[in-house]
Amino acid sequence: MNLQQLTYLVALDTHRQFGLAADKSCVSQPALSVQVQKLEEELGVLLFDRTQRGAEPTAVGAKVIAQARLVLREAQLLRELVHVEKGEVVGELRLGVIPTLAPYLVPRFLVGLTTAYPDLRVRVEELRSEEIMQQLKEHRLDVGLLVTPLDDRQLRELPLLDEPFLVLASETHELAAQATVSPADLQSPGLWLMQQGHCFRNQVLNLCGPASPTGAITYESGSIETLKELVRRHHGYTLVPELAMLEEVDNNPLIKRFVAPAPVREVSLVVHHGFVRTTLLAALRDLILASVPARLHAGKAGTKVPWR
Amino acid sequence: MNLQQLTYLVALDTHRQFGLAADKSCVSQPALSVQVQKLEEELGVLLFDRTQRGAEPTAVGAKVIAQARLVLREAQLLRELVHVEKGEVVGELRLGVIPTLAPYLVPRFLVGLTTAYPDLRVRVEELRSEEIMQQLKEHRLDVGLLVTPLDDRQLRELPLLDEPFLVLASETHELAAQATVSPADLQSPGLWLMQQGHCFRNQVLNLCGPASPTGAITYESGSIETLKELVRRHHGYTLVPELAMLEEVDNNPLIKRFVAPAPVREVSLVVHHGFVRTTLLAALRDLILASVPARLHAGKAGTKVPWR
DNA sequence: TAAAAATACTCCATAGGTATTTTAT
DNA sequence: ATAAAATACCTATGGAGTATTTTTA
Repeated sequence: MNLQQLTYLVALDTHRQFGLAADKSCVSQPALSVQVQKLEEELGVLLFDRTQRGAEPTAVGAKVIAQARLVLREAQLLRELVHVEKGEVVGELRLGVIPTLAPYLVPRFLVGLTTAYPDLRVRVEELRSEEIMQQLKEHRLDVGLLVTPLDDRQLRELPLLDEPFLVLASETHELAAQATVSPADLQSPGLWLMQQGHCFRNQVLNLCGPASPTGAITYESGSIETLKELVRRHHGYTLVPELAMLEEVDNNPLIKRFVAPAPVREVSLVVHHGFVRTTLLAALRDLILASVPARLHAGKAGTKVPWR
Repeated sequence: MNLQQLTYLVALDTHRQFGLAADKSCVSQPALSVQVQKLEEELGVLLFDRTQRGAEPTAVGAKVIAQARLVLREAQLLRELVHVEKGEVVGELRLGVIPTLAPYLVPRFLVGLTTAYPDLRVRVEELRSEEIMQQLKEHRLDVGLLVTPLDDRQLRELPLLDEPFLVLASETHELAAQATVSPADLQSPGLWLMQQGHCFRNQVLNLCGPASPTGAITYESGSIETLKELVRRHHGYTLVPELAMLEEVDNNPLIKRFVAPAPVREVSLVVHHGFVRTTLLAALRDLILASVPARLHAGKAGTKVPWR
């Protein structure tokens, strides 16, 4: 048994086909076949059932694969440990960001990150909160950037921002006349909402209070940008996070702040407890904090809105 | 990096000398030296400081070694997992037994164990409770056989026996006249004790109650056998666990049972939570239970005496 | 017949052995 | 001078490649 065989084993489990798994592992199909066979012979059990469609793990195989993933994870941690000790930031960073945050925050720090660490390969994925949490636990993501608190013992949160909610009203809407808004105003008809499944939608509903928003909701959007366009081109109003309006917030009279204490969403970096690349995590935190106005930094003021 | 290099790394950390570590690893000294060098080169850090006395891990080296042990442990668990799935009981079993239990219990089941599983190499070590607990956590032992409860979240206990305490009195001692004894009788002078550090000593003291035993204690023994000889050849009396007197208990009038509920010590098999060889553990339990009279099996009667 | 896995073979990287040198006390 | 580690060099194992055969739907 060696680590190479275990990586082949895991690759085969992932791709369920010898040829494909070999391709992804950058070796020939016979090379992978032979090593899997050798491992099966050494362990004395059949790990995969071979069919014409490809390979299917046996019952024992599935357990062995799961354990092999643990071995490889510990081995990877060893390598990362050395990088951390050497103060290096290299390798790959898989970052998951929620869709209501990604377009406004990621462009602010991504170039800075790759400039600071040219040997770091960064892969950003837009995913919803639940998916990010799941993939962090499965170690398919390294870091999540999402709204907290998550109340999950397996995950560690690093609060970064307390981002205020703002109201964006259309010129014709009754809220356009107000200088500020309060949660009670959200009973006003014409509120555009995000689609189900986005934490931002839940937060808006929580902010509205127990009564569901009044008025005929005819369209639920998949992005904040669509919400903004809806309000501009049609009637009604919507809630947006401040980062989505950062350039306009102080000179567009249709953007309303909430009266203090303003409702905010807590934005955090989230990692699995096994994450050891502390230098990278601290750098990421500092870059993000430096990329936004200090008034958004966590712990200033405001009322955190839960997202569930 | 490969598993072989990691085993060399760990061996070198254990023996702190290239030549010795190589011997223990059954390879030549250059073979081990070269592999450790290669690993250092691949990781890009010095793992050991070489001196004339041998090798000393660097700060980074110590962390890498600790992580290497984790990798190797997971790899070992993979192998054991396969054995478990195949229903095999092979490999090595490292069993730690406390000195007040070992001579009376181990001979009762050891031959049965090796007969039942000829491919199992059994290594029994006599150690005190604290050492067994420590080594179980360090994975230097697989199974402990000792007195419980341990109150340790990291360890799993499998209670086997509730072993009564007995009093062995010398012919000349006042207790020789009694048919049974009670804890209050332990205020009687002339009580021989085990040395400090043995859980049996603590249990006897706990049984005596808050008052320390009266009389001049002139000698503390390192074994139950010595206590028995002391009582036979000199005056005084002592407490012994029933297994130490199993053949005599019913026909030697100098052996006294306690009045019900008799004080007992709970004897358990103890493993680390990561222990997966359930077949072996169950077999061990059954062999031990079958090797002693059923009246000693756990859960019958008696009052458990804490050992701390 | 076609797609996927296994086999045959060749090559080369490398782990490990022995003999020897270097190093530090 | 001595003990320990490093180096040099050789051998053999075995991992990986290409070409080919086997297998089964």
